[in-house]
Amino acid sequence: MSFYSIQKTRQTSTTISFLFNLFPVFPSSYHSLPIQQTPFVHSFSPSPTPHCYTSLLQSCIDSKALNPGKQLHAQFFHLGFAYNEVLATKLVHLYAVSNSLPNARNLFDKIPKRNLFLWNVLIRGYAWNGPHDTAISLYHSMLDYGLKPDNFTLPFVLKACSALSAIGEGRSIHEYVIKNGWERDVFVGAALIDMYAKCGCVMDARHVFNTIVVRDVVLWTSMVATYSQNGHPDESLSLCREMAANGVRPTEATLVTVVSSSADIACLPYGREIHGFGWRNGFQSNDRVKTALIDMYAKCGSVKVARALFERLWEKRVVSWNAIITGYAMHGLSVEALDLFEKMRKEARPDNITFVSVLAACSRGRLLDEGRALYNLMVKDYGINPTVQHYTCMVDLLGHCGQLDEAYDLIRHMSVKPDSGVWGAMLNSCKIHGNVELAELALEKLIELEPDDSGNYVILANMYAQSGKWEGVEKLRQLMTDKGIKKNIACSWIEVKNKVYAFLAGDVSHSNSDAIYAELKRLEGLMHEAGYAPDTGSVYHDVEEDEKTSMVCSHSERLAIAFGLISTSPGTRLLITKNLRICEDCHVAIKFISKITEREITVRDVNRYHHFKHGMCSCGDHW
DNA sequence: CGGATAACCT
Repeated sequence: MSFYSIQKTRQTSTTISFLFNLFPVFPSSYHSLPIQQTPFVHSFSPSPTPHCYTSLLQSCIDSKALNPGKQLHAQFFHLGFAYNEVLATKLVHLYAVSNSLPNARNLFDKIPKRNLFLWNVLIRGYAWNGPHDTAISLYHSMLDYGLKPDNFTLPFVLKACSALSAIGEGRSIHEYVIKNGWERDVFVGAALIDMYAKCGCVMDARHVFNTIVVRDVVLWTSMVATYSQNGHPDESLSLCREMAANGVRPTEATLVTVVSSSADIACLPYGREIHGFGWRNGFQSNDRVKTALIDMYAKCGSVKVARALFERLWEKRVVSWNAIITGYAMHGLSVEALDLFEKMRKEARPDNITFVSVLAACSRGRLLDEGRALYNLMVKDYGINPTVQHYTCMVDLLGHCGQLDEAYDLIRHMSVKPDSGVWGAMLNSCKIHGNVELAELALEKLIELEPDDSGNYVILANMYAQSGKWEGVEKLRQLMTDKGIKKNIACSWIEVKNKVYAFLAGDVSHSNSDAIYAELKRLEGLMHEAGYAPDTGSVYHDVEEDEKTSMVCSHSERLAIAFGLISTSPGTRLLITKNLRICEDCHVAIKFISKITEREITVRDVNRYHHFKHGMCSCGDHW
C-alpha cells in the first residue's frame, strides 16, 4: 500500500467515527427491540429525519464501510424510513459496492419505486462479481419495468456478456445501442469493443472503434487489447504507435497490454521501443508495467535483464514472482527457478500459477523427485486443487523421465478431463522414448480434441518412419489428406541491427541469398569434418514443408542462422525465433555450428528456448 | 453507478 493510500484511509475512517459520535449506532441486538425501547429515540429530541442519514450513508459508500451501513439500515428501518427513495437508493448502492449483493437485492425487491440508478448499481454489481447471467436477466427486467437503459446500464450489461462470451446477447445490445443513439459514446464503445474481443470477433470490435471519431485513451487501449488477446500482437503494436502519433498519452493499462504484445512477438527491438515509450511517459517506476516488462525480456531471451528489473520492483507480488520463475523455467534454468521459488515462499504465498511454473521448471530439468515433492506440497500444504495444467506438467515430467506407464496412469485417474495439452505431453514423451503403442493412443485422443493440428500427426509419422513402419506413414498421410489438414509453413525470424528478417524453408528471396547459401555450404563442409551426418533417411519428410528431403539443409532456422553469421561481427550472440518445433536434424547441426563458429546461438521455437553453446544445448536434447 | 491491463502446460 502506498503512503498516499494509507493517508487516505486514515482520513476517511476519522470522518466516519466523527459522524458516528454524533449519531450513535445501535448494537445489532437492538434489531429485535420494539421501536419505543430503542435508546436512539429516547436520547434525541426531536427524532432524526431521513435527511440526517443521507450524508452518513454517503460516507459509508465512499469508504465501502459495510458494517456501519448495516447498523444505519437497522436504525432507520425502525424509524420507518426504510423505503424512502433517497435512503434506500444509497443503501442499495452501499451493498452493491461492498460486495454484499444478496442484501442489495433483498432491499431492491422491496422498494416500490425503482429509479434507473438503482437498476444500474445492481446490474453493475452482478456484472462485476457474478453470477453474470443475473446481470443480464436484471437488464431485461428493467426493460419490462419500462425504464430506458442509459450510458451506464449498457457498459455494465455488456461487461456481463463479455464475461460469459455471450455473443448473441451482446449483438442484440449492440443493435439497441445503434437504435438509441449511444453509438458514439466512448464508455459504451469501449464496452462493446471489450465484449467483441472476449468473443473473438476482432472485426466487429474494429468496426465499433472506427465508428467513434472522438476517442479517449481507454477506447484506444480496448482496441489495442483486442488485438493482443486475439493473436495479433503486431496489429496491437502498430495501433499503439498510431495512438501515440495522435497525441494520446498511454496509461498503465495501455503499456501493460502493449508490452505483453511485444512479449508475444518475442522481438527485442519492439520490446525496447515500448520500454522507452513507457519511460518517456513517466512509468519507469510502475510495478505493473515492470512486471509486464519482466515477462517480455524473459520471452525475448534476456532473462538477466528480466531479473534486474525484478530486483528493482517496489513490491514483489505473486504475479511478479510467477513471471520471473516462468522466465527461468522457459530457458531451462530449473535450479534458478526452484531457488527463487524457495525465496518466494518466505515473502509471498504461491498460487496455482506459481506451481504450474515450478512444475514446468522441474520438467525442463528432468527433476523427477523435486517435481513429485512440489506437487505434494501444492496439494497438502497449500490446499491447491490440481488443474489440467498441473497435470500436463506432471505428465510431461514423468514422460520425459521415462515413466510412461505412470504418466498414462495419472491421465486415467486425474480429477479433471484430460485436454489436448495433457495428451500432447503424452505424445511428446512417447516420441522421446520411442513408445509407438502409447503414441498411437495419444494421437487418437488428440484427433478427437484438435483434429486440425498438423503437428500431432507429424510426430507420430516421424516415429513410424524412424522405426521403418512405412505402412503407418502412408496411413497417416492418407488420413491427413482425407481430413484436409493444412501443413504448417515453417518460418524463422532473426534480428540484426534492430531489424527483423524472416525466412521460409528453402527461401531464396532474400537479397543476400547467394551469400547465405555459400555460408551454409562452407559450414556443412566443416561440420562433416567434425563428424556431422545428416539424419535424413530415417525421418518422415513429406508432411511438413519444413521437412522435405531436398531441403534438409535449407530449413528456415538454418537460413536465419547463416544470415546472422555473415551479417554480424564474430562472437555476437544470435537470436532466432521459429514458429514450429525445431527439427531433430537442425538441432544436431546447430550444436556443431555453435562449436565451429564459437557463437552462442539461441533458438526460441514454438514452445521453448534452445541455448546452443560450445556444441551443447540447454534443453538437454529432449524437447 | 462508469470503461481498457500483466503471470499458465503440449
